[in-house]
Amino acid sequence: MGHHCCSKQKVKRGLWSPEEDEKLVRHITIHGHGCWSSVPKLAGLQRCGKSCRLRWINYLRPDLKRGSFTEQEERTILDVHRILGNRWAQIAKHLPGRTDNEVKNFWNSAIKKKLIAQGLDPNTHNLLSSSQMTKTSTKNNNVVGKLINPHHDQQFNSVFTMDTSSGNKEIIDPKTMSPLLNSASYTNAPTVSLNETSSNISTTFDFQNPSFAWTCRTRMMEFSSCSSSMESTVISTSSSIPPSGFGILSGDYMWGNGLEPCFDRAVHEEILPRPRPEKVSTTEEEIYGVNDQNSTEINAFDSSNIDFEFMDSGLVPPELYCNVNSVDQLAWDC
DNA sequence: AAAAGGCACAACCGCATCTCT
DNA sequence: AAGAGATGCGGTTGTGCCTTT
Repeated sequence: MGHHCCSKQKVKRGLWSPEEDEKLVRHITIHGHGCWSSVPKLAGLQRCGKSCRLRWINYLRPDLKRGSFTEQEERTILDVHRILGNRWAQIAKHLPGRTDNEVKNFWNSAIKKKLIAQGLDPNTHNLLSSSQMTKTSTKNNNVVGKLINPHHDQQFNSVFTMDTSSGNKEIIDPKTMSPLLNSASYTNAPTVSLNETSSNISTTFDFQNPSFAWTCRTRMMEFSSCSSSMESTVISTSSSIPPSGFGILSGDYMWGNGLEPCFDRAVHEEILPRPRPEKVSTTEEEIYGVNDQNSTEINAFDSSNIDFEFMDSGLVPPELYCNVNSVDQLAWDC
């Protein structure tokens, strides 16, 4: 039975024949589609209007791009999906010539499987649950962790994986702060190197390109105050960069490279709503961006004021460190 | 060679939202 | 304001091709 819009008509279903395609293309080329429900009759097709619309949008439109998805398109899908979820029509708008159906099919048949293989939940892009994680770890001999904010019980988007058996090095995509699906395609990516002791795992993020490098350390520990019993990872506050600074600097790194930081939500929600330090320094605006804390704008501070040479040595400019650290102490005082 | 299974892609279905009267 | 039809969207199913058994 056809859809209600054409239930009174005798409608054909299933795959479209070349003749039907030709009729539809000819009609729309000459007259436009107008009201889709009237298209079948006007075009001489025994199809439902919805079916005609779908056929045109997904297959017959002249501006459609054909062929396999490029690596760039795949990255775009990943990045947008991380933020929007399964909103295929919205995702497809970022990919000229691609349809929502095409993106959805590509996701379900290819990308989803890659994420699962990496131990990531394709819905959240975070790690799979601890039971699933254990399976993954056992299977792949990987140790996996995530950045988590114990104060707000809310995860950062960033995820890293570390392979403890094969050189302890993995490329992280600076745009998403996630392991690259195809690391060979990203030459400017920072690297992360890992050291494991009996109780701690330290991670060094190494941002070498294009303008600065700095390091931070993480250690795995249990946060009973968090939402679940999942293993959590924090960046040690005893090192040069606290967690919030990590977010800010990551955002800046991305903005500085013309990339929209995937950390944007984390930067905004985690940093901006926090109480400001009582002592306000001259560089506060650079840290917070605009003053309006309710603003939905994502604010990156001005890269031009950062002492990149200082950062290249693996340290943070004193004034920046001071600000970030004061915010951090407030936020992390659980 | 043929059946079974896996896969990618096309198409459909039901529901939500929009638009028009 | 309300209802009916049109449109848009996302989940799901159907189809045909290719590979494996």
